[in-house]
Amino acid sequence: MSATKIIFLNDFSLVLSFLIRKILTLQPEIEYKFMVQQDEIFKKLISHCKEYGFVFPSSEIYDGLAAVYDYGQNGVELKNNIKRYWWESMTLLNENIVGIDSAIFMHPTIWKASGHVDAFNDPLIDNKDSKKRYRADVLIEEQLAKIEEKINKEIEKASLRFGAAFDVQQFRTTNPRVLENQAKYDELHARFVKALNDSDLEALRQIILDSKIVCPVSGTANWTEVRQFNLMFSTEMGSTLEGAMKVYLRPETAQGIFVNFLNVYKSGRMKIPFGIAQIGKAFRNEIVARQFIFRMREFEQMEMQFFVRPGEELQWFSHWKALRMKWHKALGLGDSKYRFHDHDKLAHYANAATDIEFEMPFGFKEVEGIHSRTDFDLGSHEQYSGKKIQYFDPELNQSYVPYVIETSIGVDRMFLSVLAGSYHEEVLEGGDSRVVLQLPPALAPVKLAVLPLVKKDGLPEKAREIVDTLRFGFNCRYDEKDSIGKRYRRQDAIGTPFCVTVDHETLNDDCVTIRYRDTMQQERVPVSQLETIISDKVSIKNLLKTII
RNA sequence: GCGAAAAUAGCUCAGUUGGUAGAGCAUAACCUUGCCAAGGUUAGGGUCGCGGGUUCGAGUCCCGUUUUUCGCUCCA
Repeated sequence: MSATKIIFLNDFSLVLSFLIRKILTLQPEIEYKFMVQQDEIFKKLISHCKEYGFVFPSSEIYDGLAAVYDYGQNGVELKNNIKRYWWESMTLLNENIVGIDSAIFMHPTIWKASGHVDAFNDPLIDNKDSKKRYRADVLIEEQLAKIEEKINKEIEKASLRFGAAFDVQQFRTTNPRVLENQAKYDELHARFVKALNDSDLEALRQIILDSKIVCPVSGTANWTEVRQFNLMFSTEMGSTLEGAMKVYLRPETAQGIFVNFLNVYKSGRMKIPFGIAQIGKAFRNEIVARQFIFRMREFEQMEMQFFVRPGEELQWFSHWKALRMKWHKALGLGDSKYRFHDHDKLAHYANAATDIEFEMPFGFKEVEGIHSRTDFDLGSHEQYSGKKIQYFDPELNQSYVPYVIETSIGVDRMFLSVLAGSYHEEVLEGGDSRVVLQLPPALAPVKLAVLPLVKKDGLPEKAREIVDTLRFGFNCRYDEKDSIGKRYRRQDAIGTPFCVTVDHETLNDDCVTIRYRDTMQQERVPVSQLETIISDKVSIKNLLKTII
């Protein structure tokens, strides 16, 4: 005791600094552990997806294809259910929303009008020393901004010196330092614009070298060539080489809706406000595609474009923002797992934008985007196509280009969020553990499994009989292999909400044991009631009723 | 695309200074038990990611390549 005291007194500062260090490092340590644990769960989830037929890496026997995945026997059911839940929430619950299914190939000019040809073409350059990559055009823009800043500083200094008598215009045209910088700026700017217009990558690189632009990290000008990264996939349409036309695989489904606006409006006798919904594949040549099915090169979108009167768009934006969140939360994965992320920096076409984010194992990530796209898209197509794309509003007695509210979900991200939110490892009484997918019953790939308690005495036949009466309504599984407990766990692993067990008594009283996935509780019910009990819980219709 | 690490059965992993590939789980069949996985017997499944090289001999050493993971870079 006294020895401790002496040490404490002698090395007080040492102990104090030790304590401070301990406190400082404690927080990151916890966070780190949390991240490792989350990381583990994500890995387990990916393994689980493969092991139980949800998601497989594409072309696996040929070593795989980066960032492309296939959906397996259970995955496709879950995915289809997600799509159905969305489709019906749009087309059944809203009499002013209709669906379409547009082609993946579209006229190339569409992507000029949408801005994708420009926005998806980034000239990139790497610094060989720091191994950092930059957008070449951004580097040059920054350099231009620097020169501009120099000029402004000169002007500021001079204005302080001369006071009220200061003439900016005169100063600009006479001061030698300003003139020199202005000349530099003009020359650089002209070369930059020309290089961009000509898509001259070598010229862009030369500008960077001539301007002595250095990497902010390494401070060197040891640059690679400028390379073009086209984020859109392209292919040739037309069977002969000469007659072929370069077409893109759509990078979003939205344009298929915009270019069909007139068709749907006229043929469907639609009245504003109205919406067009679409589910379909889209393709992006991501530079870095990672995180399992979160960012894939080929992915599926569920988009709805809602056309409104100009000036009313922000009202509708709030309307859809609230409604979309309700749709997500109705699945019951936990309200705290969702949040909005409002955009401060808006895309060139938008005047309001928000994301619905879900708490994935690797953090809160965007699942759905809701954007007020103004009249940018329809207006742009009007310009490029030369066709009048307007709506005649009988109430206002005038024509206008409608404004658009877009809701856009990545199906694969939604799929991942549902799986991540459903995946649980539970420790049971007695130390046993189980892995259970607590999928919303309406989305579960298999709705019920019918299990004979033993593989004899006519129980399998009775179980098959029950499957035969229920298979038209629900996806049923029959399983007689292994112990009953093991079969329950197998169903837990794929998220089957109900297991129905046939025992010897069933043959006499026509009752079965129904076992609930989440509580593992059992109940004895007549076979005749099964259909009602199950359909009540697994029907998408009932889920839809909770969001209107 | 850059840097680092990894790749052996469906999954998780062993595999000795280089000497002809194993286990557990999973899968299938049969027997047994029968309400919350892991009883018995048996079977199928791997040219050790791929291609070269060194060696009498390579899962093991060297080079290249592909894929994956992590960190950058990009992201409507």
